[in-house]
Order: sequence, then structure tokens, then C-alpha cells
Amino acid sequence: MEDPSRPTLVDVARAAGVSRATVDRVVNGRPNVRPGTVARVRAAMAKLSYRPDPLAAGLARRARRRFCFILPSGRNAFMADLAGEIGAMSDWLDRNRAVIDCRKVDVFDPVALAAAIDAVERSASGAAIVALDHPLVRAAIDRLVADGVEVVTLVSDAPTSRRAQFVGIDNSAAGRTAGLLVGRFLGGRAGSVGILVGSLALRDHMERCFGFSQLIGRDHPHLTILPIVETRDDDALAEAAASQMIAERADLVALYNAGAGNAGVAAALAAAASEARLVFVGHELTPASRAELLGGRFDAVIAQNAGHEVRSAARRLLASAAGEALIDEQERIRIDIFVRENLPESAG
Amino acid sequence: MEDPSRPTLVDVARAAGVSRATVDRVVNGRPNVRPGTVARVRAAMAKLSYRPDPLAAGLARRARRRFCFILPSGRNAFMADLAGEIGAMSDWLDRNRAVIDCRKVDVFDPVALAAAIDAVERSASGAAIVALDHPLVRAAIDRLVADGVEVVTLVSDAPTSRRAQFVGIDNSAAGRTAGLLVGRFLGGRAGSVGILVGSLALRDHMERCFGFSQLIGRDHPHLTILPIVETRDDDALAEAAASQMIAERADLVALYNAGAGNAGVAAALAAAASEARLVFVGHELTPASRAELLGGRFDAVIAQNAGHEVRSAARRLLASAAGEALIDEQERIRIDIFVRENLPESAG
DNA sequence: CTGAAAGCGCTTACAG
DNA sequence: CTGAAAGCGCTTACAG
Repeated sequence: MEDPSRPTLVDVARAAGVSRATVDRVVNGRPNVRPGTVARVRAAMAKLSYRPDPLAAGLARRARRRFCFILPSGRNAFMADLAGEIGAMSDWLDRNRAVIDCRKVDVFDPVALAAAIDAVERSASGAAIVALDHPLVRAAIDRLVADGVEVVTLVSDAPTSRRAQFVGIDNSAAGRTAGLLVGRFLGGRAGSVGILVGSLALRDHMERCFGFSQLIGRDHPHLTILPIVETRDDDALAEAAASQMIAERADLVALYNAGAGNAGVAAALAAAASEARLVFVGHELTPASRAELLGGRFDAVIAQNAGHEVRSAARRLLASAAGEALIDEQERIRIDIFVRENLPESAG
Repeated sequence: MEDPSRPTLVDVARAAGVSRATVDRVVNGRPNVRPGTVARVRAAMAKLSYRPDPLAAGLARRARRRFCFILPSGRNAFMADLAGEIGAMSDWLDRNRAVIDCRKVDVFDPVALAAAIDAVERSASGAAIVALDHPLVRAAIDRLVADGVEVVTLVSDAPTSRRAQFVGIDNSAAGRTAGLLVGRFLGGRAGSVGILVGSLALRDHMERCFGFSQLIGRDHPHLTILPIVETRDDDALAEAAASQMIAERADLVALYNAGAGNAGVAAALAAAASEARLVFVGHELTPASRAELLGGRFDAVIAQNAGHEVRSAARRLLASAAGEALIDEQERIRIDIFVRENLPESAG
């Protein structure tokens, strides 16, 4: 009698002439199985096209998997969002026999970040790290990977490290998108355009500036790009920088903030309200940027979905720990554009 | 000794002084339990703050849940996408002990759609329906719900029916978003704006037109909106309509297609290429609209993520069948804006 | 290196 | 209306 349902581990054991425990060892790549036995079991698995049932595995497994997320400390609203979304996932994680240990560290400090990465318990099943593309950080990531912990980078990448995956957006494309909108919204007006950025050492910020400048340079030759100003993602510094540009450049027609600190820029724009209206495009949907979009001071916001990113990182880590497949299309993080009329209902 | 881990069904049974089978009946709302017993079990559940383990439930359940999805027939690329995404979910569904039965019907025909809804097996756990807001359709949905099948509407809603939920975007907001972009991209140019639509009987199309007109009327009084033309989502009809507008209205500055048939509009735009460039905004990211965005003939596309919608509908149906909670934020379908620079990598 | 047995937390017939 | 028992498909100590 053929079994009409999917083959189980017992079927494989029978076909290979071994016990369930041995099949379990092979399936999960555990040690202490003779090569010949492994081969027999593998053959049986292939012949029956066996695929383990994650529900049963989850039920049987007593231990929970631990994942470590390393996020930037500080009052950055988007990063707070990221942390919030991790909290919102706890129920789902719990059902999947996993927990996330979330740590904060000053991302602008490579030494501190590398230390935090080194401090990740080697017993963890995986880690998601908002990275800084710095030699010290790359080395720490590589050590973690070498010790058998799966690593994904989150939001900001360290491409040449040994991380398995980057969960985030294409920031050059995000910058180009901002450039396209600024150019189109200006509708042919000539003048100069200011760029603000948190830090050019952050790969995501740098790539956005690059993409933005590239598009403006190519499609809008009548616009002049001013030297980039760093704000360390600080509201006060961003406000000062924006105010200074507005005051000093009479021909300023638009401002692009590739980093955080939008509340500061908004203050500068408000103070300059009497003068000709500037086009402004920034990043991330936060309470501040949402309010400015609704109020009309901001024209568009380029965003990435913090919840999506955090869930995608968790799904990736969980799937690779369990040897499961993912729905690939679901893991692609999109570059969102928000204007006044397509804001989602409440939280950012 | 306190058990440090989560309480199980056995703990509840012990606390209530009944068997596991009885707790199971109460937890899952099965019949044949004396009210007094129900109360005792409920009390024990509350006291222990018991929450069933879906993994164990899934494992133990032999039967698979069946869900029925009803989609429009025809060659509409977005709808094909929807069907494709259902296919991509099959693995995930399988792991969750569920299957989707996907049926196609002519959405423009209320009689056929109502018949298809009536044909849904009453043994199904749920149904997702791309609805038509018509009395016959609403009545069929209400019958299905009355027979105990959970119903969600997908993409196009029938708000006054008894469906539990609408999985889709706010189409008025989508229309306003299109209006905002058209207005901003025109940058002050005056003239007339043409609107194409599949059918004004489709609630989503109608709401988009409404939102678009509302925004243009309010924010861009120098623009004149031409009478809406219906295309039945047909490329040839859309091309004819667009060509006619271009030929007849010398002051035409922009075109908005609230329905499908973008390939037809693209052809019309291409034929008129010699004249002044028109601003164009349409809906849905398909191979055709992607190509036109890249080629520069389309300025922006307002989109909804077919994969996200289909997965959200499945998650909702599954969660309600299993009495589980969802991550609410994850189920909010966003109004995507795509321009040349933020197109996702390949599939739409 | 391999296996027998108990157990994960539910659900499902089957008795009563 | 209620319960005892078997079973879902895996994993985990524990022997050998």
C-alpha cells in the first residue's frame, strides 16, 4: 500500500534500514554518523523526496533559538521604530520557538560596535546587525560567522564582510528616486540644491548622496548641487545646516536630507517660510516627517518599512536555522515613496 | 512546583477538573459542552492565561483547511500576478495544513460572480473574493457568510456585504495620490486632463476617479478634467480612447488611467510622440508599465502589491480559522508609488 | 556510531 | 455531555 500523504521521517528510516534517530541526525546535519550510513539515508530521502515537517520539529524541540539584534542607540525615530517592531514580533517568535535579544550600541563608533558583535554569545543561532562599513566591524562580523553564527546586516550593509545577506533597500536607487522627485517637482526651475547627510561613513547615507547627485547631474543640468553637509543625524545640527544654506544661497530651490534630523530641517524651513517655497525630500516616515508631509512643508519622503525589514531578518535567520525555504519575493524590501495623499493610517 | 513554561491544555484540564478533550471543545468552540462546564474551563483558561500552541494543533490535526479564492478571468496582468502569487504560497500553505482552491470568473458579470460564490463548498474554511459591488454579489457573499464560511474581499470591496474584512488599498487615497503627482509633475502648466477607467461599476476604479478629481479640483484649479471614458480594461479600447483625447484636445497636458489597459495607452502615447509630452500616471506594476516607466513614457505608477495582498488574505483566513492573532501592521496594504528609479528588481 | 523509548501539546475517533 | 487512549512527525536524552 502506498501512503498517499507526504513521506515522514519514519518512512525514510524504513527505506534506509535505520532508526529514526539516525535519520534525524542526517537531516539536521548532526555529527556521529558513518559516511556510508549518511549516504544510505540521503538516498532514501531523495527517493521519497522527503521534506521534514517544521511543525513537528518545532513541537518536539524543547530549546528555543536565540537571535541577537544589534541596533543603534540614540533618539533616531526610525531606529526606535525598528526596536518597536521587534517587540511586536515577540508573539510570533514565541510561537516559532525563538526569542530575540535586542541590544543598542552607538553605530557611529566602530570600536563599540565591533565589541558588541564580539559579545554576541556563540550559542546564538543568528544575529542581525545594523552595520557600519568599517574594517573593525567587518572583522568582528567575520569572526562571528566563523564561529558558526548566521549573520545578516540590517538597513546599513557591510558588503565585503561574510554576512549571509543584507536586509534593506538599494540606497543608491533610493537617492536617485529622491533626485527624480526633486527634479520633477521643481518642474524646470533652475538654482542650487543642498544635501544634508548624517555621516558619509555610513554606507547607506553615502550611497543615497551618490545616487541623488548622479540623477540630478544627468537629468537636471540646470541645477547646481552644493557641497554635502554632515549632521550626525542630529536635529539641532541639521537645523543649523539647513538654515545656513537658506540664508547664504539666494538661489536655493531644493533641499535633500539623506540622513535623519528631519525635525531640524522642518524648523529651518518654517523659519524661512516667508521666502520662496523650497522643494524638500527626506527619508523615513516618522511622526515628524508625517506631520510635515500633511502640513505641506515636505514634498515627499523616501522610506523603508521597518516592520518589514525586522520581520524579514527574523524570517531569514529562522529559515536558515531550520533549513526551510522562504517566499523570495516577500523578502524584497521596497523603496517606498510617501506624499501627502498616500500616508498609511497611523503608525509609521 | 510552578511550571516555568507556558501553561498547556493539560494544565487547564487539571485546573478545571475536566479532561483534555473537554478543554479542546471549549477552546475551539466545538458543540456539546454543558454551559456550566464551559464556564469552569473558561475560568481556568483565564486564570492560567492559557494560549493554545498552534504548532501542536497543526500537527495533531489530520485534515487540511481549504480556502477558495475567486479571481477575475481575462488577460489582466495584475490579476495574473495575483494568481501567480497564490501559486508561490503553496509551500507555505502546505506547511500550515492548508490549501487554496483558485477559481476564475468574469468579474464584470455579477450573475456569474454570484454563481461562483454560491458554488463555494460550505465545507471550506474561508474565501477571498475580488468583488463587484452589486446587489447580487453582496447577497451571495452574505449567504456564504451565513453558512459559516469566513469571507474577505480582495482588491475590490463590497463594503455593505457581511464580509469580515477588505484586503486592499484605500482607492480614494490612491486616486488622490495620482492626482497629486500629476499636478506636481505638471508644475503649473494649465490645460485639460483626461481620465480613463475600466468600469465605473467597479468600486475601486470609481473611487480612484473620485479621489483624483477631488484633488485636482482642489489643488489645481487651472486644470480642466475631461469626461471619464470607460475601457473595460481592454488595451484596444484604452488605446482608442487615449488617441481620441489626444487628437481632439489640443490643450491636453496629462492622462490618468484608473483602470487596466496601460499597454494600449502606451501605444497611443507613442503614436502621439511628436506632439508636446503628456504627463501620464497609471496603476499597477506590470511588465508593460515597468517598461514604459523605464522608457520614460510613463511618469509614475500607483500600485498595490499582489503578493502582499494574497498573503495577507491567506494569513487572515488562516488566523481566524485557527483563532490566532495577527501582527496588525503587517496586514496594512500600502499604496505604492513607482517611478523610474525605485522599480523593484524583476517581477512586478 | 546507532537505536529504543519517552515526550512535545494538541486533536480525533470511539466509548460510555 | 464527557473522558481514556491513540496518534500527529519530529527531537532528546540515555543505553549500548
